[in-house]
Amino acid sequence: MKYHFNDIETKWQKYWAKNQTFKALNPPVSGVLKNAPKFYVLDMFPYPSGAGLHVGHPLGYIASDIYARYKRHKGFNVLHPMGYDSFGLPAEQYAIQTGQHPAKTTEENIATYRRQMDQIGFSFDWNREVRTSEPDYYKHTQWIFIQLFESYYCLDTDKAQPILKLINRFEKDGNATINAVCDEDTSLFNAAEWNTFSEVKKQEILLKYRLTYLSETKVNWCPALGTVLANDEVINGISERGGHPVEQKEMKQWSMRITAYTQRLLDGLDTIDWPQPLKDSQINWIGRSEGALVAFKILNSEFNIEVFTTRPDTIFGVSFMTFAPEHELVDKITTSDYSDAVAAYKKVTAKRSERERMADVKTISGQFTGAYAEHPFTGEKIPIWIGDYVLAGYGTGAVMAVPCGDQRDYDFAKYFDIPIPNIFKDIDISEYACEDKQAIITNSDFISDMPAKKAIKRMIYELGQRGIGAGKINYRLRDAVFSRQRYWGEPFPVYYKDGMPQMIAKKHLPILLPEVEKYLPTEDGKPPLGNATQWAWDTNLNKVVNNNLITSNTIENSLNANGIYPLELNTMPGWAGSSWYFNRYMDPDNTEEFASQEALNYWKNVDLYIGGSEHATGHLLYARFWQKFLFDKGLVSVDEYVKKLINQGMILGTSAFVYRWNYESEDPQKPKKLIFVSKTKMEKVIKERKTIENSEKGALKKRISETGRIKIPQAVYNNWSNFTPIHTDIRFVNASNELDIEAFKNWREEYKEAEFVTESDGKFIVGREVEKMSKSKYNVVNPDDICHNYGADTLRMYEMFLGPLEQAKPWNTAGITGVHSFLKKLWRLYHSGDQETFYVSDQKPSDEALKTLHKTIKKVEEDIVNFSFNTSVATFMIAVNELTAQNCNKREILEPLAILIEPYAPHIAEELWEKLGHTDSIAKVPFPKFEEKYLVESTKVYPISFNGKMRFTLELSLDLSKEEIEKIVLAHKKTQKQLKGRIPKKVIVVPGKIVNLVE
RNA sequence: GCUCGAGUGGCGGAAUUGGUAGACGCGCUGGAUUCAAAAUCCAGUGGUAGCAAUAUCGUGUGGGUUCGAUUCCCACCUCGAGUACCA
Repeated sequence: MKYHFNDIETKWQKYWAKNQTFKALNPPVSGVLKNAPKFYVLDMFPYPSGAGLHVGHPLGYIASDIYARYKRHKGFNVLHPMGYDSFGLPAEQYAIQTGQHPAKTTEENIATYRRQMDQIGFSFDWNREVRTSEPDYYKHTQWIFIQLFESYYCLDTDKAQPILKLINRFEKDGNATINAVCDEDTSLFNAAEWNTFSEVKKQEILLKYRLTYLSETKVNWCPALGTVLANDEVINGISERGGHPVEQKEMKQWSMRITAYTQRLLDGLDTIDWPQPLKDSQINWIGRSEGALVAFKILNSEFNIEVFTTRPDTIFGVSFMTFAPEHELVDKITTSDYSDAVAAYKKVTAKRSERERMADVKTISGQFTGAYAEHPFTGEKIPIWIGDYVLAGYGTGAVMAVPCGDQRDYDFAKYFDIPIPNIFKDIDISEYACEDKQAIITNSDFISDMPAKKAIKRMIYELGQRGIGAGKINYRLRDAVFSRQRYWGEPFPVYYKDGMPQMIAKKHLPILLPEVEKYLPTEDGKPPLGNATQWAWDTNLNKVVNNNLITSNTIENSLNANGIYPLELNTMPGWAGSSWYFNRYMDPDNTEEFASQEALNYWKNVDLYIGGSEHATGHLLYARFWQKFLFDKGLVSVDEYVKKLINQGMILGTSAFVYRWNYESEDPQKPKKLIFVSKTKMEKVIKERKTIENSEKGALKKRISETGRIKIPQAVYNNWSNFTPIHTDIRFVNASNELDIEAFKNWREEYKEAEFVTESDGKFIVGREVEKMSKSKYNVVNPDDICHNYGADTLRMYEMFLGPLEQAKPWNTAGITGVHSFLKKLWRLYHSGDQETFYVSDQKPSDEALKTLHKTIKKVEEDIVNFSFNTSVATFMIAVNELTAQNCNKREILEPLAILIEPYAPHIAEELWEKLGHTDSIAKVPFPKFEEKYLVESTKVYPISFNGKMRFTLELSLDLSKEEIEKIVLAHKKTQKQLKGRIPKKVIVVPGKIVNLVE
């Protein structure tokens, strides 16, 4: 019987589904797993896009599946779930274009994903599937949102506390003595004042403390997508999805007070086993810096300006101050002489987009305001400038400029001819500022002659003493915007009364996403939910009712006689559902709570999480934040949700290009013909062009016509423009980079009439380049064909064999036959010589075979533990090669071998296991035990080296002493030959390792 | 600019408490089988010189430590990822 992988794989996939082989118990109350330790292996759940899975997706899933299957063999109760992050932009964009409801496309896409995952043979417990867009799921997302709303961050206990506690304190003491995280503009009040405040005023104040709050904030607005984006969704000033420009805009938005957790998010990193680069990028993103706040008095005004500095020790080097142009004090302090110039400068910088400012860091610009501040120690007059190198959003939006100690201040001072006083001992600052903290401070009153570290300490103390400043830790991390002006997301469980947000009680959740006519913003610019007619909250009936029942549509209106109020029109961002899904898998069918305490206490956290590093400053940070919040509330039992994280590298695609000729038309009236040129031809043409450009025009024409096959319109001779590479679908390209021209023509309407310049043999050759695998680059390879042609087991092993898991690598099917024939060889090992009949002997295996087996057990187990899956595939190949050479067909060897290979190639393993006479699945059979005794050797093949270079080998007994080895080696005739009569200076013998003779 | 990671045959890659560089696979060459092909099997395969035994060079570059360095240290070059006027 031959290896019919398709039949075998379908058979076992059905078996696993039918027998619930991978169902995880919560916790197991009986059976072999009764006292088994738990192990939670998680993959980052995918967004189900319309393109389906490509070969890059399963890489991480295969790795985690191997690990999960291995842990089952090791006797763990394994939780290995999968689900879908099913709210998101692409389904909605598709809905806008086609009118198709996003729920429907999402459903279809999920079906495709599921089919593809099933065919790869993952050991997921599908009973626990979650979908973030299902009401049963987002009901709990809404509930968690409410919990955040009902909490504030207490700095005394260093955790989230119920907002009711805060209200109690306000009633008793006001807010002056309260140590809590709040908005910076929160004003002080006492208890008496609080009690006289109106309900609306009280709510306004509480919003400044809540962990999720509504505020007018500067947001990243993306006009093309019609929505705001979080900082991590904006890359270099353009949107991560779609690559559209993003601008800054003031909008009333929900935000998450993640900044309350900055220090804990940093500290937590020390307790988890995550890749260092990923930790680094979180540390970087949080951007903690230690320094001081210093207040400067602004002369001839009532204002003080606080600045943040990491180098308070350089304060005696201050020769000017710079404000961000947008700083609110700028207009108030600018003198009349300078108001026109300042206004003009502000106008110029406002026009420059964030992106331009970033792209152009070299140009120095700024404007003097005419105002001066007073130096807090010397009393000197310090000119106040504005400049766009100072960012409004960081620190206080203003800096004390120390040109001798900061290169940017230095450049600014040089450019505008501002004095650069030197406060560093024996340091030349004629060329560059000195940013070295080792430099000794001088000309600085009480901190002169101190090194920076000491001077900083002293300065902070002095600032405190004089009441003009204090030590301060500043973070780059901003609160996260939580509103999206989109349809396909979780609705907020929020309605507005008197303009203030009100939470809807838990028992009325979920608030279902309403139906809308169209998925675009309304004509008056409201988010898509503004199109819904059933979108008002009736506080009497406690249900969603028709909008026209609202007495007034404006959320500011305070007269709502009938108790019907408008509901929130924004929806939650993509990261809402993904910030807690790992907890839901623990108890996915719970209708009352997001998960039971029992389940949460049993599974606790993820033991192994595998996913891409692109989520470093998004999902992986937000989820840690929510987990810490839930932990504070006593809702989960651990405050870090992932113990160990592995980033799998991206699988890259090899894109194919055709080259479009950009020639100049002779007659601009006539439409230009589309001409594509084959790669080598194009290269030839470019070369030709260079030659031709150097010759006369007449000669040029002649040369071209001689070149022959390039059929070009006459006009082209006049202008040899460039070629534009255009992606072509790799499905139209064969292994020798030859394009199927007909298929390409039929691909797009505009290509139908195109002309193709081929090679002399009539072939059209495409260019190749390695890029990220993506639908838009048409370089996607999907796993279906591979499963069909070679089988899932081959796909699984091949993806692992490609290279180290964490490394990015281009997809290339060249080597797949090697892995496939390995599986065929493995199959043959269990069958008799004619390859037809299953044939395994119960006789004792040879020592050699036992050695091969145990060597393999040892290496494979080490490899799995180290996530070095590529080397274990090699180990399996060696084992099978050796056993084949030994003609080994002994049960005592082949049974454990099947178990060893099961995590990698589960289908063939199950089939062989069944043929070996077992009636149960192989999935939970104990992992073979490694025994050292089979590997014990009596001799060693010693490398004999001379001056460190190996010249020959010599097999010697391991019992020999150093001296005996030395004697034997020296006496050997090959040694004599090498030495040619010379006497070695030194002989180094490392028993069991090496012999080295030094001449 | 800063942070992190990586440079090894024709290709993917293996080897680190410093100890035979190139495991395993692909590709390539030759052979067996076959009417032929596919599949399969056997042998060879880092460069250079040589029929060969063998010699010699060889892990991005230059230096260092060592009996011995792909592995450790210093400097540099190249590529990739992240981040970017963060005071």
